[in-house]
Order: sequence, then structure tokens, then C-alpha cells
Amino acid sequence: MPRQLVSIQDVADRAGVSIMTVSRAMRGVEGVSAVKRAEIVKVAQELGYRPNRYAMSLAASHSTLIGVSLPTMFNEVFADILDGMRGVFDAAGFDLIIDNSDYDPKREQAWVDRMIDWKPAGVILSGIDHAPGLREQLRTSGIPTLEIWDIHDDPIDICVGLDHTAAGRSIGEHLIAQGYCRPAFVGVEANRDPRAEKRLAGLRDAFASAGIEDLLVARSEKHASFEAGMVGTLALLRSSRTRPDCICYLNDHMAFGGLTTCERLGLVIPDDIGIVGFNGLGINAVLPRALTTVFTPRLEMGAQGAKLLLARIRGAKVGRKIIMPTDLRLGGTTAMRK
Amino acid sequence: MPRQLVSIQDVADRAGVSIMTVSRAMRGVEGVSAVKRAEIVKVAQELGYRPNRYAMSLAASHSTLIGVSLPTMFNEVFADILDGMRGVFDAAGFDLIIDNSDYDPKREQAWVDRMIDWKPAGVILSGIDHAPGLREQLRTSGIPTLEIWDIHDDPIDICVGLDHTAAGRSIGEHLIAQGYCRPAFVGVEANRDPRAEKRLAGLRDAFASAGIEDLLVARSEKHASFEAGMVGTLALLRSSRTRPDCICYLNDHMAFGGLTTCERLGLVIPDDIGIVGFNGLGINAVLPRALTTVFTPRLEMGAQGAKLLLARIRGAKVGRKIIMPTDLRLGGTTAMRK
DNA sequence: ACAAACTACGTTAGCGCTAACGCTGTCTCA
DNA sequence: TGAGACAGCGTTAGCGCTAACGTAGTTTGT
Repeated sequence: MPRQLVSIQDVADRAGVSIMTVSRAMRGVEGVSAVKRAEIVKVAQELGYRPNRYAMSLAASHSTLIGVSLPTMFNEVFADILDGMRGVFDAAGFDLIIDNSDYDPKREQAWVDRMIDWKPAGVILSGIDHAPGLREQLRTSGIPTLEIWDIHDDPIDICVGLDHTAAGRSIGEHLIAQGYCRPAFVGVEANRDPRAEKRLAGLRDAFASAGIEDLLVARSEKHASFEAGMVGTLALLRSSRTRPDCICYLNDHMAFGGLTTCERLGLVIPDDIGIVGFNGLGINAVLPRALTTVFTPRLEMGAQGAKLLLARIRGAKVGRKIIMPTDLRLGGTTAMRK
Repeated sequence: MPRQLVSIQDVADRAGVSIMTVSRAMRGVEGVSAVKRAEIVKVAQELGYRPNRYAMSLAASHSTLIGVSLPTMFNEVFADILDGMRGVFDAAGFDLIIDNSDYDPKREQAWVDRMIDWKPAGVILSGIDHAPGLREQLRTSGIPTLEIWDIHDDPIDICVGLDHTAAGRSIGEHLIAQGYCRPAFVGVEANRDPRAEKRLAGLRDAFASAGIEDLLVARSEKHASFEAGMVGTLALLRSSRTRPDCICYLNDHMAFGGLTTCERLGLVIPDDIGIVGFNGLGINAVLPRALTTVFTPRLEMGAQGAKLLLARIRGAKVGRKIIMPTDLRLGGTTAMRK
């Protein structure tokens, strides 16, 4: 960052006005006649003047940065959410600083620590499970904060997300209605995805209500990839004495990995075993047999969340919690049990 | 951004030293005794002092921001590259501002315009095909710039990437050696992915060298998704009088979408038709028949690129161009023609 | 023993911008 | 017609920090 090539002073000199008038003209605030404003803007363009962001933020005590922490990019879900948000923030002139926590609350905490130094206009976190103290830290900082993808009755500030427990329960109820009675779940390590654990809890809850307490669980050590679905499925089928009659997966990619693994082992789907995914990812469009899965409105969630945060930043009184709807759609990987 | 809660002055007062000494102590630069330094750091921690980034950057005329422009996040490739870079930049204390150009040079240009206002320590662009004038703009700005994923004999500054033309050619040569003679390519709109067009050119070149000038091409309007592979394949097979005997896809996801589409149409793979992907994406691990595809070292590329840019930022003399290797691996979706 | 060199700080002058207030001239209305 | 209101600009005083230089006190070499 060499010394600024063209500063506000240069524009002021060239336009024959004071720097304050240039400042006002450039920002489009009141206090300059239309004629002078046009003149100044033209001069600025000719000289290639660009206001210095650091000086602006320092002097004006406000920032145009928004910090976003996502657990991962290896995932349509967060790519979609980000995409939904970006449209809104772009239009409003905010810049995003993005980080990946890799599902680690400590990394999230470290990032928030660094982020706070930027005095961002707002902060967006994924989910509601954070390192201890982070809630208080963000609240006392006064920075508008959005928690996205999961919901909380008492969010740090505002939240927009899914009721993952209810989503898990609805999957369970559907499976019970279809006559499944030996459920299983394949996910990742318990501390790696709190939302998946809530869905698992909902699933377990639904089956328990139907008198089925046993629910097999297998976890892969990797991130929620196609391969993790394969690995988890192999572990599951190897470990259990009685074969499950349906397997719920953390997401559609893991479900597809599980599906091909089951087929390779000679199992017929859905006769021998039912397969359920989550999120309604793009791969469903090309599968010979679409997965039974839960479609989640990621883009809309991102856009809604961004709008809410923006309103909050602008000082509007806004609701603290928005629950987005989910949509369980039956594919060809589950069927009525005979 | 309310007025700073705790400023350097507060720390200085409490520690009984001048603000300059605090500044030095906090940054870990020379000029403070070890005893005083420890004392000051302790006081700072007690008061919860955090240096103001804007003031730092304004006063010191250097920034710790790095701008990254990626075409999309809907893609393991760029997620991998980003992941590879992040490790390096995190360790070096840089923050990333990320944008998605959605494969649109105009959006990339608009982002660079805004990015320059932040006087970033460095800028990373995807590929080498930019809006006119962007090369010069970045060069005159003096900002260290890395172009990643594609290569150029005369990059803006430095570049780390693949030789996409050569990769396409190697695919063609492999197919020719296997006896394929009616090649096809399924991608996206020509201006949406310049790298894919280079691979297509290499492919065409290889077949032309073997006396085969005809190469069918179909393009999907969507981004390079599973579904796009399906749509493109349907368009391809519908339009052509003579059926191709092999289809090369923009990437593995499109290839998988094409594969299931072919199978749904009753075609047997690889007997009736060969399928070739690109990138070696995660889905290969779970497919009953792995795709014939080209593995690309994305993580390494990201890390290498980041390291090179960092060296460049620190003023080291560095090479301007690094070509990463690719690895064509035969799967079950192509085979020797009888 | 005394200048030179070095260590460990402090002081000064900004970095480029904006908030707040001040000043001038014009317009309004009793 | 003169006080008040207001538009349109300029001046001043920082925002919180660091580079560069200044100045004691201590160490070093001869």
C-alpha cells in the first residue's frame, strides 16, 4: 500500500473547492449544489480518485464490512446460503469477509476475535453452537449478529434457520408410517455437525414414540462427502447383528455414497433397505431413482437472513427468529413395507 | 462502529508508558525491553484492548487483506483451491475478502474496482481471461497479483495453474488410442468457462491430428452441475444424426449427469458410448464404475499459489509461472474399442 | 577518560478522511 | 426593513495508529 496516488486534496485543488465539499459530493450527501457535485464527480473520475476505505472507516466510525463464518465450502448448502446473501449485500454496498470454521468452535472463536478488530457492520455465524463466551462477547460488542441455518429461542441477536429437530422427527414419522422398524443413521463425528445431531435426536424421538428405542448409528471421520457415506455405511453394516431396514444420512451426498455401497453389497433398494438423504441437493436431478430427502430453502434462507441483518444494521426493530420451511419429498429409495 | 472502547492511549496510561511503546510492544517490534513488553501485553489483555485495523492500515500504509475472486463456490475445484490457500494465509495473519464472479468478467472487474479501495496486500484472480483493461489496471496499481487455475506466458504478475489445452489434448490422445472416432463434448456456454474451452480446443486438436475433424458440441445454459450434464447430453443426442462414441464433459459432475442420462436412454457404458470427466472429484470414490477422468491437484495448487504470492508480497524475487501436473486415470467408463 | 555507539524509551507530525460547527449570502415574512 | 431561516460552502479538530526522529542513560573501545 504505497502512498495514495490521488487524494481528496488533489480533487479539491483541481475542482477549486474545499476537501469537505469533495467529501460531500462523493458520498452523495446534502450540502453541495447539483452543479458543483457533477463537476467534482467528473474531476474525480478524470484523476482516477478513489476514496481510501481505511480513512473513511476511521473518520466516520462505521464500516462496510460484514464477516461471514461458514463451517465449510465443500457443500452446496453453504454455497447456496452464501449465494443468497451475496445478492443482498452486493446491492447494499457491503463487502464480505468469509471464513471457514471447519465445524470447529475454537476456529470460529479465533476468527471472531480477529473479525472484531475490523469493527464490521455485521457478523454472520453458522448455527447456534459456539465456543463458550462467544455469545456474550458478540452481545457486548454491539455488532449486529445473524445466526443462520439453525434456530434458537434466545439467539445472540437474530437468527434465520431450520428446525432441525422437527425435520428429523418428520423423517422418522414418515419412515414409521411406511412400516420401517429397524432405523439407522450415518453421519460424521458427533461434535462436527451439531445440526445433524439435532436431526438425529428428532429421528430417535419419532421412533421412540412408536416404541422403537434401538437406532443404529455409524459415524465417518471425514467431512460429509460421498466417500464418508460409503465408509459410514460399511462400518454400520459390519457392526450390526441385525441389518437395519432403513438408513438416514446426514445429507444427500453421503446418502448417495451409502446407496451405491449397499448396491455393491448386493442389497436391493428400497426392498432390502430404505435410504433417506437430507437437503435436496443437485445430484437428485440426475439419479435414476431420486432419493427420499428433505428439501431445504437455502437460497431463500440466505437472502432472508441478509435482509434481516441489513434492517438490523440500519437500526430497524426486527423479529429475532425466522423459521424456514422444509419439504420432505418421497423418492424411490424408500417404499411401503410389505 | 461506536467509538473505540479501549484505545492505545488507555493502555499507555494504565501501563505508565507512552502510546508508542504500547504500539511497539503489541506489534512485537524492537525497541522495548522484555520486561516492559510483558507488562504492557498483560495490561492490554486486562483492558481488553484490540488495535484498530483501520487506524493501523491508515498510519502504516499497508494492509493485511487479500482479495480473492473465484468464479463460483458451487464446485469442489474452487473450494479445494481456497482451502489450500487458506492454510497459508491464516498462518501469515492475512484476512481474505472473497467474491464470486459467477464466470462474468464484468463482475470480476467491478469487484476489482471496489477491492482496490481496500489497498489489499494482494489480489488473487481465477484464470487469465479478464475484462479489457483489468491487466493494466492491476499492474499500474502495483498490487501483487496471482492468477490461479490457468497459466499465461505473460501473467499480470504471477500465475499458478494447469495447462488446460495440454490436458484436453491428452484426453483426446487417450481416446484415439482406445479407438474412439466420433468424439463429442458437453460443456456450458462458451463465454462461461474459458478453461473448459481450452480443454475443448486441445481435444479437438488431438482428434484433428488423427484426421478426425468432426467433434460434436453441446452446451448447457446452467452452471456446471449434475443437471447440466443431463441437459447437455439430451441436447447432444437429440441433435446429432450419427451418435458419438464418446463424450467428454466439462467436469465429473456433469459427466455423472451425462452417464445416468445415457443409461436411462438404454445406452451401455462403455460399450455403446465412452464417458470422460474432468478434475477427479469426490464422487468417483463411490461410483460402481469410476469415471475416466483427469485428476487435478487443487489443494496443492492453492497452497503453492498462496506461498508464491506471499513471497511476492514480501518482496522476494519469484518465478512468474508454475504449471501444476495433471493425471489422467482410466476408469470404467471408457474402454478399448473392438 | 572520553567520544562513539547503542538501548530504551518519548515526542512530533502526519495517514486521508468526516462530524460538527462557523460563516456568508440569499430568501422569507411580519 | 430587519430578524430569522436556510442553502451552500469552508474551517477546525479529531478518528487511532505508526514512521521518523529526538533524547536521555548506559555500554564500548582505545
